[in-house]
Amino acid sequence: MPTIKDVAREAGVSTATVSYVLNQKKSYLISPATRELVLDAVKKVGYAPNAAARNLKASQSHLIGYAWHVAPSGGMNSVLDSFTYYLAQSAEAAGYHLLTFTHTDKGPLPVYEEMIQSGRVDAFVLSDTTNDDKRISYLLEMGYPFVSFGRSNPDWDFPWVDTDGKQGMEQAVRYLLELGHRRIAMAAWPEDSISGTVRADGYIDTMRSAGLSIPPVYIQRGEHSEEAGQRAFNCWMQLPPAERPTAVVCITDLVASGVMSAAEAQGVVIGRDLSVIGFDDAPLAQYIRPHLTTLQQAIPEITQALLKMLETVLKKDNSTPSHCLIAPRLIIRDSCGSPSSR
Amino acid sequence: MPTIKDVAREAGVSTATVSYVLNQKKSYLISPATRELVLDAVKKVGYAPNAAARNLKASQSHLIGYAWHVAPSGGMNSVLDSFTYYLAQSAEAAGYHLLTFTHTDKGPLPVYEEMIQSGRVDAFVLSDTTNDDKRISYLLEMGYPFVSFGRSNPDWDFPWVDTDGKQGMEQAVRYLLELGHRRIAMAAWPEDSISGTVRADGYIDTMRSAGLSIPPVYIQRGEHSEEAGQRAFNCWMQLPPAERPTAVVCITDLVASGVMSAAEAQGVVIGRDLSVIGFDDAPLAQYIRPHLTTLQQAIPEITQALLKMLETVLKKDNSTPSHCLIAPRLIIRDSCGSPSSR
DNA sequence: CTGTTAGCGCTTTCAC
DNA sequence: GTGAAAGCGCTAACAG
Repeated sequence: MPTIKDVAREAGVSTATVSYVLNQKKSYLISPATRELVLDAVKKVGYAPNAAARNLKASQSHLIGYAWHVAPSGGMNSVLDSFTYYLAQSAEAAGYHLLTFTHTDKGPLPVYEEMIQSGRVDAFVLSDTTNDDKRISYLLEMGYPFVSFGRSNPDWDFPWVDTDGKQGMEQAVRYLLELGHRRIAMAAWPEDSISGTVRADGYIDTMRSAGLSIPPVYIQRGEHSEEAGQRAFNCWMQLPPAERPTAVVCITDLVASGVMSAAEAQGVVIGRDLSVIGFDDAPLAQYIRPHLTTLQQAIPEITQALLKMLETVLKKDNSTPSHCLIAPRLIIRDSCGSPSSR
Repeated sequence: MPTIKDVAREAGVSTATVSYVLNQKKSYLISPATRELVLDAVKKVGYAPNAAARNLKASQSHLIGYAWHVAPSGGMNSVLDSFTYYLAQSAEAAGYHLLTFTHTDKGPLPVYEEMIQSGRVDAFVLSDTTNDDKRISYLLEMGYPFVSFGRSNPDWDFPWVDTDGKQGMEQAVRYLLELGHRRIAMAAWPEDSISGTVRADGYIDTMRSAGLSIPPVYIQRGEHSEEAGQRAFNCWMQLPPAERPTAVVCITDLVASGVMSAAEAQGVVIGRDLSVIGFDDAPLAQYIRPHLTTLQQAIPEITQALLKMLETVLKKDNSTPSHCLIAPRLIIRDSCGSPSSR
């Protein structure tokens, strides 16, 4: 591989001059003639600056670290998969590359520590954050730059971007209200989930401000699985017909899929007898029948916002707001209709 | 961040000595006492070697480049998503990290070129290879180290690992034969697809060696979509009942899902009237009803094999075989049964 | 306007 | 057994 010396020799100038024209610094000082000369030489020898040397000199790697999160069991993590892709893309647009790594069985921290100590990455992007997230407290303590896709403890001050789950649920419930529904239920997550709580709040608030009361049984909580959806539906089926929900918003497409399959098993027709809305717009949403109306997370916007935020963090610029909510889009497909006029 | 100098000062030795004990080189020359001294100092100051400096010195980055492939439309690339994760894991086990990047709109080559010229990565891993793959010819021409998940032109000599699609289809067809099926069809890919052809060969050969002839209409070709599966099924439905397939092997879970939904639309019960087998074990396979019997690609084994291969490539060790087929596993679920004794 | 040069943090040859 | 020092390729302060 050619080095800056080769270029300098070829162009008949010093390496400093080559560096100047290449880095656009002081370039107003460089005569156009020399400039040309250097650029030609660069092209001729096929030169590109060596990343390791630059990194050493500048003590930064132009690399952003991001840890993979595997789906608990058997796939279905479409949001994070596409997040990773768009994150790589946004990072590149900002002049960085993505270093993806995995957690060891000793938990996440050792890898972060190693990455920091060896200076492998300039910053981290986190996702799948929880309450009391160890990674966040660790990075905060180390003072190492990072941004997060997702929130954590409200009293921790760190930069994050998140899907506006509350606003999303508001969109969903409003849409159902417009279709004429009044008895709207929710298949939710356990109360300790941050985004679960936010989304549930959106549902609750929108119902309230529409003057609708929510019977406690209308909020069913469970994990991220089809079974959770099935259980929720079966629970509602125990109610007298006149009290059963005519529509349900779900914390996740997978849960929605569970609601739908349990409903169909009982002869309830989705879109006619029961309207269902999911969350995430997983591939699944397009493949189940009827196609699922859902809230699509705006991943490309999210990764862009994360990178913009990261750039200000790396500039130690504390003037800009350090969080940002991005509204999901309601994708209307075939799983909703007006309540059957029974 | 502490440097090797800090450690040296703390331990009261020279930086060379520190380097020796840390790199286990010449360590038989280092007295145990000094060794201890250094190790303690390392721990005390919290030292880890700086990656950029090491990279510069050794002119290698310990980074492996891998380009993301986005699914043509709306997700469903589960195999590659999980491939990327396991690749990162296998790379780490071998002392590397994964640098994931994306293609620009100018095609893949510019990024590869830039990565090579700047010495950002030591090698590449390719996936989703095609015939006359430009990336392969480029890397071959540049003499840059790479390994590939998937084959390409038979006359190109390069290291690859691939799922044994032929053997997989053989497993699938054999299984159907054992269940008593004789009229087995295939929803295949167009003839220009490499893995499509390999899998189709497995189907054809196994049928032949069972003494079964394949009516041309039994092989339906289409792209990677549900519609392709639906079209295939509808085509078979045009046949007189006694000539219709009682089982079908599909090139992909998604295509299988299309076959299943078209079948159900016509009142054909999957598992009873028609047996279906997919390929890939996408998340989808577990969520459609009935759960899809399918061939699961052995991704962790594949990424491990790729890395083992890459290590020998990087050692310029030409003695080891440069390709490797890994058998998929037949995951038996609920989409197959014995042919209905009509 | 351009060149000389020190030095980023590490490894390794060579000398003691 | 251990240390001094060169040098990987680049950038930027300083000199001219």
